[in-house]
Amino acid sequence: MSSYKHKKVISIGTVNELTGLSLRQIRYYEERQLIYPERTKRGTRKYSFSDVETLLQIADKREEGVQTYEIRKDLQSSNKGKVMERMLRGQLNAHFRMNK
Amino acid sequence: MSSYKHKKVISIGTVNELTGLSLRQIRYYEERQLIYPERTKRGTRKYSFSDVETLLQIADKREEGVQTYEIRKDLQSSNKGKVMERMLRGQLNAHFRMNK
DNA sequence: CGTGTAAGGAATTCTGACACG
DNA sequence: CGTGTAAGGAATTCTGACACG
Repeated sequence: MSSYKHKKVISIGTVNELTGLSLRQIRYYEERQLIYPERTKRGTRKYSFSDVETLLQIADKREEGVQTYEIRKDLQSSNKGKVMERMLRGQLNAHFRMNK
Repeated sequence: MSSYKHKKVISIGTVNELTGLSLRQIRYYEERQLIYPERTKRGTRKYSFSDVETLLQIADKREEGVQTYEIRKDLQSSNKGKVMERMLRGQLNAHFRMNK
């Protein structure tokens, strides 16, 4: 769950190299609530590989002309999908355990 | 293979927080060839999660008083072990595919 | 709305070296 | 051998703002 993929350890300069997005863009997408980096005590942003993937998706959408507001909704619903899936899986597991 | 675990994206300050080792120690273990961070164009070191794990192992060994030279040998042989295992696995797979 | 840029300050990282032991 | 530290420079990151559109 709190695996390498979700650990916030990458600084914004590296995210820039990984995604090709400008620092300005990366910060702006945070302002628009598309991503949620963590902050070190001193205030520098730290991103996860998961954030990098999301940014790559955002870049694609933006190229298609989709606005950040729409992209946010998409990201949220796809996340909701994952949560639902996880919950269902949990239910199924419980079910089959009972019938064993 | 070139997964999140091995991607070199973590700066030394973050490695310090993750491992508790001082910057001096982290750099020194590189000098002694226990770890191999990459360098950005400008020269700052970048580490992978794998490097962080190795550093944690190094810290344990050092507490036991093991010298860096010994630790390096241990790390190399454990790596050799992994490579051998992988090669064997490949051979086994090939074997069973043939008998199918 | 989304992104570029110049501005000034604060923290980061780098290297080579001296120190202790 | 392994690690601390002070030293000076170079690059990073941050925020708030003006600009364009």
